Formats: sequence, structure tokens, C-alpha cells
Amino acid sequence: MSSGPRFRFAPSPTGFFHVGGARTALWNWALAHSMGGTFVLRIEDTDAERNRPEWTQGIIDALEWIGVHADDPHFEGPYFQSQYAEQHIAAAHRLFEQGAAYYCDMTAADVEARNKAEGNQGYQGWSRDRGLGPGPGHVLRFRVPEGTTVVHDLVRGEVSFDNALIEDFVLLRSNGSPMFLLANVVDDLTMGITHVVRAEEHLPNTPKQQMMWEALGHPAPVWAHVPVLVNEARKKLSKRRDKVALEMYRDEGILAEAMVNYLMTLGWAPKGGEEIQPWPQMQADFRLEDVNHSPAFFDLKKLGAFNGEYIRRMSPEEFLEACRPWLFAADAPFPADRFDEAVFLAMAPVIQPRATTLAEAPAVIDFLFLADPAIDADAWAKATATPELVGVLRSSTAAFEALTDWHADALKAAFESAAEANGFTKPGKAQAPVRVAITGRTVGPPLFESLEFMGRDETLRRLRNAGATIG
RNA sequence: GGCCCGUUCGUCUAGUGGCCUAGGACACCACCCUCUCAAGGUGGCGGCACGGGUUCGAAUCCCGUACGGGCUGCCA
Repeated sequence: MSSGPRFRFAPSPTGFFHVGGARTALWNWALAHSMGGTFVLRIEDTDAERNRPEWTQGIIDALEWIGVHADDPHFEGPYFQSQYAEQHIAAAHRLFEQGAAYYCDMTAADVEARNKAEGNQGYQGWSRDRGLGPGPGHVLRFRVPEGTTVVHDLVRGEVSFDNALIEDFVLLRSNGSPMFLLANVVDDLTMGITHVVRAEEHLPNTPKQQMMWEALGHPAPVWAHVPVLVNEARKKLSKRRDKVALEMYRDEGILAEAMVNYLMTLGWAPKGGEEIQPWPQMQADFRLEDVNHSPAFFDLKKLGAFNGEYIRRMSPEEFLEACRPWLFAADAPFPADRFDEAVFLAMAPVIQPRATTLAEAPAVIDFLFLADPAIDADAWAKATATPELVGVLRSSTAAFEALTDWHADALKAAFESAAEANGFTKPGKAQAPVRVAITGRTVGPPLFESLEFMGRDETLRRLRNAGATIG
């Protein structure tokens, strides 16, 4: 076991990777690196319902995507909580033997009934002194000592809890299996965890865990409870209501670097006022002491802005490579055999500023790789609504036919004369008929560059076909 | 209900008693650039939840109120 600080990330498999978990993992990862420590991955799979091998692989893949590499020297694991059940139970028995825990034969229904009769809530320590031993239907409960438990939290400072308000919680179920709180503490203890950095929702559990650490004869680790991520209604992000699966963002063409950068800025800000930062810089600068105390809204718009920024910073080659999955996907806007890499590469500088996600990129230049792009009927009607507009279409077609130098500059000059000949002083206002005839839409990348790459024959063919529909 | 945490522009944040006439980013608006749309540039709108203290001085410290959130399981 290494000597530096030991952090841990302990997700339970649920079939997808939560963005909030991703941020927690990233923060632990940054700390493990900057403090020369270790990041321990532990899969908390003790709930049989949540235990499927492919889900575990999903967690590892997601971590890999955000840069938490399993082959990095700072990475350790994965460990599987379910494989340590014997140790959890042994620790529980130790607590029983030393009097820190006791058995109770009351069922949940019994507890509820007695509370109802007495007008109370929670478990009142009824079996504390009954001297019960293990047996069928008996649960093992922790004997919460009197006093106050003070949790030293790196994010929140000192938080104190009155032990009188903490009920004697269950360690071992009546079937003998360990509860989460027990398993969690025993694992952290045996894995030598020194820093527990996790979401704020675990703060109310912390005094219980701290008491267990102490009862087991060890000083508690350093705690740090970071704020949760919330939706627009300011509720904790939930898988039922909100889009929380990291995989979904990846599939939409959010770049890992952009996601990582954005996640890092939720509840924390890089030094120096510039929020777009390379990972090594953020990793070095991240401090728990600087983390905000209040929940942060996961803003899709801002994520998109970060992603756009990262897309624009890519070289055309990098952009092409990143786009490949969407370029050749089954639902790509054009057939794979019509796609031309050289054209895409040449057009990349004008595609990049127009795509917020990689998934949007193919559609920006789909008309270049489509035999016959669908013409938007409304756009076409508007683009040919006046005689002048139709005139532009006819005369620019003629001007292009006469062109010997098929390049963007020449095409532009030819078009402008055609537009002016039809009474347009601002040629830009007259390009709709040509643009719609060629691309099917009124908006898109620069027209003349597009025509250059489309080629003379195809350009003229589309122009003539479109012109023919006007009669 | 109880316990705990929190509260700076709509959102993410900078700010750790004087540098704050509260800075940046996203969003929004306007203008510029421009072959459309973007991108880019310039400018604008907009905030210290409220009330009391402490202090020469408070967004920063203390108390209270309001509001929000989390937890409250023989789930993890």
C-alpha cells in the first residue's frame, strides 16, 4: 500500500454513470495526483439488485472517458464490496463482543407499532440491555454513545451532531448480511483510506460512520462533503427526471475534455479568472478548501458553450477524427460511400464554428454528400417569392455556366454581378434562391466555398433542376 | 415534524474586513464585422435574501428571520 494520502470513489452500479459521480471522481482524481496519493475505485455492489457485471464495466469505461485511467500509477482497484462480506461481518462481531453493538429481535413492523403506541419516531434503543445474542430474526444494532460527535469537514468546517438524536442503527440485517454503513466503514478502514470526498447527501451519515471508526479503534479519515448537482428546479439531479447519464452526453458528441472542464467548474473555479483550462492546470490547482458550499445547477447551455469552444480549438484533422462515429453512423445524414474526407477536411474550419456538438457536424455540410438534398418547401417558396429573386437564380445560373475559373472568389464575383443585374444593391440579400437550390436550406456554411467543393457539374445540375420547378 | 447544510447578476462563479462605484463566464439585448447562419469584436441589462449587531469601515465576522436543499430504510 502506498504511503501518500488515499482517496476513494465508491459508486454503486446502476446501469449508467451519473454526471455528479463524474465530478466527484474527477475531484478525487485531481487530489490523488496533486497530493501524490492514490485513487481507489471500489464498486459498492452489495445490493444484489444492483449487481450486474456489464454495469461495472460501464463505470470503468466512463471513468476512462473522463481521463481516470485504470492503468495510471495513481489508480488502484477496482475492488468489489460484495467480496468483503466476511470482513464486514467479522468487524460487526468484534463490535458486539466489545459491547459497542447489541442484538435486537424487533422487526421493522414491531418498531413501527411501538412507536405508534408511544407517539415516538425511530428506534428507541429498546433492546440495549436485554442481553440478546445472535439468532434467527435478530439484527445487530450499533450502541450510539452519549455525547456529541464533531465532524471535521474540509469543505464545511466543524459540524456537530447530538448523539441523543442518532438512533441505534442496524449493522447486520436479520439475515446476517452487512448494511451499507458498516461495509463502507470497514472497507475504507481496511483499504487505508485517509480522505473521504463525497457528495453532501452523505453528511448526515457521517457521525455514525465516525463513531464506528472510533469504536473499531481507528481515527476517522479526513471528511469532505461537496455540494450536490441540481436541476432547474433546484432539486438533486435524479435519473428519473433528469438527463444525468454521462454516456448520453458522450453519444451526443460532447467532448470528454469539455465535459471534464465544465464539471470541474461546478462548485469550484480555476485560479486566474479563465474557466477554460487544461486538465493538468486544474488538477494542480484544485483544493477542497476552495469548493463552494451551495448546490450547483447543471446547465446544458453552458456545457454546450464549453463544447463549442473545445471544438473550435481543434485542428481540422482532430476534428475529422472526432467526428468519425457520427459521419459513418447508421443515422448519418448521407450515405457513407458518398462521403469525401478531403472535402470535409477542407470545410472543417467553417463547420467547427457552426457545431455545438460533434453529432451536429455532419448535418452542417450534408448537402455536399447527398445525391439530392431535400429542399425545404417554405424556404424555397420564400426564396423565389419575387420576380427579382427568380431573376437572380436564372442569371447566376447563367453566370456560373460561363465561368472558367471555378473558385470561391470567382463564384462570388459572378454571383454579385448577377444579383446587381436584378436590382440588388446588397448581394447578400439575394443569395437565398441559390443557397436553397443547392443546400435545401436558407442557412449554412459560406455559399461560394461550398460551391467550389461541390464542383461545377453538380452545382449547375441542382441550379437547373431547381429553376425548372418554377416553370 | 426532527436533524444537518446552504443563500453574490437568470445560471456557474471571483471575492477570506478597506483595492467593491462588487469582477469574469454562460444566457439575453444592441451594434460592428459579414455572401446566409454561425464564429469573432464592442457595448448593455442584471446580483451581495432580509433584519439586527460587532467595527472607524462588512458581500466578507456574530445573532435572528425568511427561503432553498439534503437526510430521516433490516437501500447504497
